[in-house]
Amino acid sequence: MKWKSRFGSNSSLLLLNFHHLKGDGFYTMPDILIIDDDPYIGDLLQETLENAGYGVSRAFKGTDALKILSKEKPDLILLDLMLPELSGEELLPMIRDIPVIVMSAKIDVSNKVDLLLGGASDYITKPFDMRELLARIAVQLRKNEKNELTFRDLTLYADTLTVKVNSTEIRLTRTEWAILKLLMQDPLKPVGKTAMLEKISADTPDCTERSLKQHISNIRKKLQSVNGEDYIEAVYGIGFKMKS
Amino acid sequence: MKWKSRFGSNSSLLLLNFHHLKGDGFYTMPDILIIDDDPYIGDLLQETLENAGYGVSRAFKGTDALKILSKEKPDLILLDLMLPELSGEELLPMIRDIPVIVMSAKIDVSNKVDLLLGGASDYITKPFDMRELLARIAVQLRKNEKNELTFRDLTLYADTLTVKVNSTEIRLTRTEWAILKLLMQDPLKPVGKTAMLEKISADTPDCTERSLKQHISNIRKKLQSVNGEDYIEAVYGIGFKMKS
DNA sequence: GCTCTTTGTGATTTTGCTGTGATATAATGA
DNA sequence: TCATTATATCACAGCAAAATCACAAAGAGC
Repeated sequence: MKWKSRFGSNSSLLLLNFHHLKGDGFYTMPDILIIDDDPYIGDLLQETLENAGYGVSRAFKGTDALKILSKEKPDLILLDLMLPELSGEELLPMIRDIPVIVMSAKIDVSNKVDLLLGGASDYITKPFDMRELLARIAVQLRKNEKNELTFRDLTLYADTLTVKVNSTEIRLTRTEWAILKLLMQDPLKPVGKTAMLEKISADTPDCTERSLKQHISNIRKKLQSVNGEDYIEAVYGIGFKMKS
Repeated sequence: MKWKSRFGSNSSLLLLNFHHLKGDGFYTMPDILIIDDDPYIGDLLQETLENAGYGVSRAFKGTDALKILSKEKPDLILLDLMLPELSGEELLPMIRDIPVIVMSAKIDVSNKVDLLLGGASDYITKPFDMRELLARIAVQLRKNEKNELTFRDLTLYADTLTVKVNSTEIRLTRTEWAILKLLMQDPLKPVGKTAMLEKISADTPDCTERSLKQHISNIRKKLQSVNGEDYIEAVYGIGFKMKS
């Protein structure tokens, strides 16, 4: 049975985290990392989140956050943009596979787009209502648990092997899904063909560079069948990336 | 529902993008070389940087710095301009491929421009707030890790083979990118045509002096398509350099 | 058995990259 | 000044990479 500890707290508080019993094991509430240099707001957030049952850890500087993340993996990150030493914008692209909700005082439209493209899952402008924050946290955690991956108007579902394009669902084959997942995990960076082959070789051992292209073409065709848009871009001599 | 493992497990190391990954996978914090003849300021800097987790080495004279640089390659250099024997201004053009942040008591505007054109990545005027310095260090290290190269309003990206001109992104071919990188690495110095050919010969073995000119022309055209400006200057009989 | 889906491969078309000849423009030096 | 040489651009051709079509082999489900 897996057993977890809250980071930054002593063991006497542990039991508070374990009120959700499921199956024959302990179900643990998600952990949230707050990255904010303002101690007042941070305390407020921590109290709210702990009252809601989440495990909470704190970082006040970007470098602290990196240190924590090198040791522990929270289920969600609340990231303030204004940070000393290493700003939130710089920190954001370093975080992978963890949903990040960006909190900032002023986010204009282009900034929002940049953030979402840069890897943020959601954003919320300060000051905000705590209930709204809790709702957004729940949404992100739910997506994470269901292994959903979103980029622009595409949402990839793990359990059904499908993508939603503008609320129309498309069925993918196992390899198509694996490839699209690789591309959507890092929408900005192109993924090399050999790198792709390695990563999906577990499922498809004899997939060659030749057949990979065919799969890409098939994915394109399926996505284009909805609104005619091409979501995949070739980087000559390198590989593929999502169109941004 | 997701079952998660113990929080303290180190599996999360995989999930972060450690751009500082060196050698065979050990994560090391960046090394910074401090070049300053003032022992008091130097000590203060060293303490601050080591507290922030960086590795630090010191040089008190320009000649010392050269000796150190011939043996080891730091990830960033903090350079004081007022140095005995070999001044910072003289030292600066000798440093290649390492971001340099210049620290100086008085930098007027023209001086700032000269420094940046001459190869400094950033400058900071003494006295300065340590947090500001740490922030600027983080910015430079991050750019270095991501293989970004900036000159005026151009930013060159390695992974996508693109340049950003005033926030509009332009795609380059492999050779165009290699050439522009050579030019932007030290924008003041003209690069000879034969020297260019040698350095990009790995990618393009049969690129001749004749075709090199064509590539230059193509780069110019692509850059001009944004704002009509010509960023490349020909030095008669020598080669090319960036327009400053 | 049959059908449908998935997946890899050959063949072909399309696209983009790169080098070269021809020609025009600009710089240098006597 | 003119002659010479270097530089700039156009247009095009050869080639390599990418995209698509059509089809066959291998499984899955009935």
